Amino acid sequence: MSEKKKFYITTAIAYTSRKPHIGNAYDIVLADMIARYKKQMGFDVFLMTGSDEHGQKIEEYAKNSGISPKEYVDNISNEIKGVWNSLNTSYDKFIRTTDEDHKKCVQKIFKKLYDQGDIYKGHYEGKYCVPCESFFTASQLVDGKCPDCSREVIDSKEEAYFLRLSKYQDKLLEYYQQNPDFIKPESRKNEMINNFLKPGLSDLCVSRSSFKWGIPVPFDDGHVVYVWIDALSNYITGIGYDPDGSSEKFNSLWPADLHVIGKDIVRFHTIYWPIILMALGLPLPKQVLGHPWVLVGEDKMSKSKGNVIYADDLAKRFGVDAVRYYLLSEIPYAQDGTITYESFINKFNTDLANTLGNLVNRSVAMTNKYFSGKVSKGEICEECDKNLIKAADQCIKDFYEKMDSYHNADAVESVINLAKRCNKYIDETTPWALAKDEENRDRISAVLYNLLECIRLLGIMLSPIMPESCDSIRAQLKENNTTLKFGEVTEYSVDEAKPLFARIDTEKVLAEIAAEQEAAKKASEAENVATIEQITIDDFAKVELKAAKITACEAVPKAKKLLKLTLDDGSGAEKTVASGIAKWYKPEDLIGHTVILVSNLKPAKLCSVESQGMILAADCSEDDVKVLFIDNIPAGSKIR
RNA sequence: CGCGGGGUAGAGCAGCUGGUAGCUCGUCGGGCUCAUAACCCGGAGGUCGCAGGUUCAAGUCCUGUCCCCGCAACCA
Repeated sequence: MSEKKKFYITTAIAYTSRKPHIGNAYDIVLADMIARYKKQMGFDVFLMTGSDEHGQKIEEYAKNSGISPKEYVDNISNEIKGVWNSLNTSYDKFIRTTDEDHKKCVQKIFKKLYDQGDIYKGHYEGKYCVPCESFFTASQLVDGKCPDCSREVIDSKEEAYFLRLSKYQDKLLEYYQQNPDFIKPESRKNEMINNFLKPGLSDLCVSRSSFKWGIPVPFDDGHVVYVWIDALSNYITGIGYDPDGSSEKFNSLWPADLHVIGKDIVRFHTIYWPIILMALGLPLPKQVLGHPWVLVGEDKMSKSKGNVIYADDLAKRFGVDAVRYYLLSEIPYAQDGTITYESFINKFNTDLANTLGNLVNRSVAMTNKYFSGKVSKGEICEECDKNLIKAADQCIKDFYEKMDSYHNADAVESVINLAKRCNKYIDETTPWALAKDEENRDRISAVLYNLLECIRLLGIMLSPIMPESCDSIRAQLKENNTTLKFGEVTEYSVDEAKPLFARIDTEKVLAEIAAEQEAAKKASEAENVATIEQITIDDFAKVELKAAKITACEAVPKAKKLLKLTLDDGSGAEKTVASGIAKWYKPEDLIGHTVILVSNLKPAKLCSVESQGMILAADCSEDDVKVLFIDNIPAGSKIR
């Protein structure tokens, strides 16, 4: 019965190909923070997240793991939930695109759009690489060949369904203009307009027949709904949309107030999704926030680089709030942020333990020590009192402003600055010195009150970011008033002081982590060794190895890693081989040496060089490769 | 000329519409002892990649140039 204003917020649904890393988790943490903040602001918030579970990749992964796609996505989806839960995210619904009601609804949506002519059956025309089973557009081809395997492609047509985008293009542009805040940050909007809308939209292929793991097109066997309509629709199916009559919940929640997504999928959410909605006759979401990425050091996280950091691991080690704090304070609004264990610990120690935690601890401890926990509002008599209160007022103002525009890192910064200001205030007022004289009791009480009141405010402001720790602050203050204004509470009767964040021994913990990583790496290597397939002598016999002398060598233009070698393998004809060793060898280092050539390797084109074999080299360590020289062997000798 | 992002104190970064170069960490010195070896104060450290240009005035605008990093391509 509440008259509260609703706020419907969503995250991108996570793809269930593998366990989400901390970059994936940023999405939900950010959305959760916004949701909590909006709740504080009096909104009736509904936060939805979920998992995107269809597609070819999952079909393949499942097959490789020897389980059904459904089993596969059940596992990963649970894992995703586990990570989300470990981050204390307060989602109201977790939708899975394999949910029955979602699937049914997507089929209805597809049918409706088809019936009204927004989806039509056409042909997916393009270049097809048979071995790769993939379509490419002419522009994707490399020298007219498959960009993946460099083999010949054929002209091919495949039946498919298309969504008419062009029809809605002008309407969409108009929406952009009338809703200048639709896409955040601003720069992303310009990208969309310049790169996609202005050149003109071509119709979008919304079905596939090359794989099975998807929602079947209801009226055409052999086709499944491709990701766009399937995944994007979750935002409406999850709250009860139905073309034949939606639920009350849907009617009260839609349109979404905010879609929180990563910058890589801005296009889908600001072009395709609005057009789908327009075609369905539904209002468009009010805002789309495309946040940047979380990088590990300089790099994008990837399993093959072995630099993946998982949010739940971090939470287990350092606490949920530390992880949330890092993500929400360190990742900028519009630029990619970075995370390393070192920066994480550093941030934790300085901001959380030293500045905030210690402030709370010393203030509460003094209140107990000098006043058995009870202090009340007193005279504001000195300049430093006024300055402190001024700083608190200003901080609150900044906080609202920054949070309302989703500049959470800036908001956090200003809150931490207030904590620093409080620490300074303690030094300015030196309560321990005042305590030596009974006359000063009122003054110390006033000072401590000022501090506790500021701490109360800090706790309120930080609670969307660190809910647990802020509960602890509230408990220590024994005060639940959440009005964000200095002086609202007039007296305190605090509890025992309990440290909020235990300082981390950086060296020790980093060493621990390094050791664990080393162990994990060894374990996975051992696993690899164990799983390497044995081959027969006949298999080996298929490989023709020859000694070959390098007669010429040059760098391949435009290629960073490639050297073009010309070899004499004794056959009389020259052999050209491209090799990715430019990082370790200069052309002149190689000329004249004899190497081992795999001479019957099928030729391939690399950066427009026809490579007719490969030469053997050893991976000596992670970043060191050595070519095997066999200069004492005559060129042309067969090796076996 | 494939596209894009950068080069500002030891490290990581701010510096919007041009007007005395800042922040965090680190470092050096001092203070304090309520507190989590914490907190507070102060110092050192930058010719803002390089070269030109516009201007009374440029990290900030223009031109050229070098270098780094993503993407694309590629480790046969």
